[in-house]
Amino acid sequence: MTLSEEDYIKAIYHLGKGMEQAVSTNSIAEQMDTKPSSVTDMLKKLSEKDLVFYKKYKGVLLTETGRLSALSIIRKHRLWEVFLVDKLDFAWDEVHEVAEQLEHIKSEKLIDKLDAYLGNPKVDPHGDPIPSKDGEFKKSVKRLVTELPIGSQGICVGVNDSSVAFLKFLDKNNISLGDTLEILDKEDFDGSLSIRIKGKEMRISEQIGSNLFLEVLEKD
Amino acid sequence: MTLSEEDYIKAIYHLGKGMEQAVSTNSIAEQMDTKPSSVTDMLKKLSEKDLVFYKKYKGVLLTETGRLSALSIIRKHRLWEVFLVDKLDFAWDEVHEVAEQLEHIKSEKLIDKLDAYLGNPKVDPHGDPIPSKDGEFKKSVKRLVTELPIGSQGICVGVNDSSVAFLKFLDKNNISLGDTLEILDKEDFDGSLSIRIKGKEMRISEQIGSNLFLEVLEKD
DNA sequence: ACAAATATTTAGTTTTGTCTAAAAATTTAT
DNA sequence: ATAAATTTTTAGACAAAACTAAATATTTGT
Repeated sequence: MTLSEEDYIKAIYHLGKGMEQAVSTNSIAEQMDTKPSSVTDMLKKLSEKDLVFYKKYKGVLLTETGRLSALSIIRKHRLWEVFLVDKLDFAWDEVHEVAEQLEHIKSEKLIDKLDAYLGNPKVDPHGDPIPSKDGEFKKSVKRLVTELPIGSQGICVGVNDSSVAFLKFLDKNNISLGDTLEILDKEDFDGSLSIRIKGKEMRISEQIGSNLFLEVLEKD
Repeated sequence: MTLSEEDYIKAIYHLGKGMEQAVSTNSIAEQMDTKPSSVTDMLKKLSEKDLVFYKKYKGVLLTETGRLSALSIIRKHRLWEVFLVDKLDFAWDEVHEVAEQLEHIKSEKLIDKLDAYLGNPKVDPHGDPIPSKDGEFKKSVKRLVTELPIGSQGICVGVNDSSVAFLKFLDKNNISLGDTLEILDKEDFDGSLSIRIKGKEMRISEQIGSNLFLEVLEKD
């Protein structure tokens, strides 16, 4: 697959939320910042290669081959994101552009070794799941820390209350979006929570927990 | 610069040994496995962009801008090679193809951080020097271990005597091409050498040392 | 149901990087 | 010094991936 074909397949995957919905020419054009006529041309080409089902005027769907290709690209993208954040110390919101380039590198051995080197991570720094080599993955959902059971583990992805006081608290305790957080215990008495973040254990109040969003894998 | 332009600049740099010699159209075509007519087209384009001096029928030379571009690409290529060998455990002879792809990734921040993460290496796993950010580097030369003074450090790049016995010795002592070797001491009495390799100190006979080639940076 | 609005495709160009075949310049050999 | 051999360039084409403008389908609103 060419670089451009890979970008189209990825866009179709994201717009169609996997393979659920047919995707319109215009939506692809908008997503990829290109013209609908260019999209039509490419859809014909992808259809030739059996990566998509394409019916004129009726939108496009990935074939199984196309779906697996998309997942392979997404896998690479997200593994590289983990590398950039965990190893090279990028911030979680700086990695996308570089990962967009790295995802196109072609070497199965490279990805296998990278995966192992990173400790076979299951989610990227945005909390999104990393498909396995054969295209399997769990969906992820966004939940407040307080809504989750003991033992849950997820990635900090957002705040409910962006007051200066709350953001200062996070900063002071060295908590950043993109960090992995595990819920160790809950105190019935006051609803306070014992957590592990960046390897360090600490206790947070219910109020803090109800303002912090975690992206967690759905237990299917 | 496009991917293709980068490949041409790199080829011209290698064929011209830096900026010493003018490079012929045919030699570029041969090196890049393409046709001379294609090369002529590209040379015009690179000349337009002031990356090369090009005189019809007279060959081509890099400009200073072109030279710095070439060194930037070579820097990226060699840093990625170090990453693949040191961190992902590739063998030194498996890395070239992947590094050819990775060298085209565009992100200054990525390369700066990768360089720091790898410990600012000065040579790649083939013993070739890694240019600094501003394009400076020392030349490297191939020498037998026994020809080098105490304190020398280099990369194992070849053997003089490829007898089964010698190769078995290397294997048994866990010495591979691509490893960094440092000469700690020399024994006047029997010419034996004390070395450090893969962090481990050991002693080798003069015979072993005179069969093992190291690539070392020229001191000047 | 039909006209208007919107979405999609077709047709014809453009750019980038390649190619082949032929022409022109340079180098080599006698 | 000049013919032959070699190298290099030019001219014209092609494929990929994009674009514009025009044509055609589909959907929407009354």
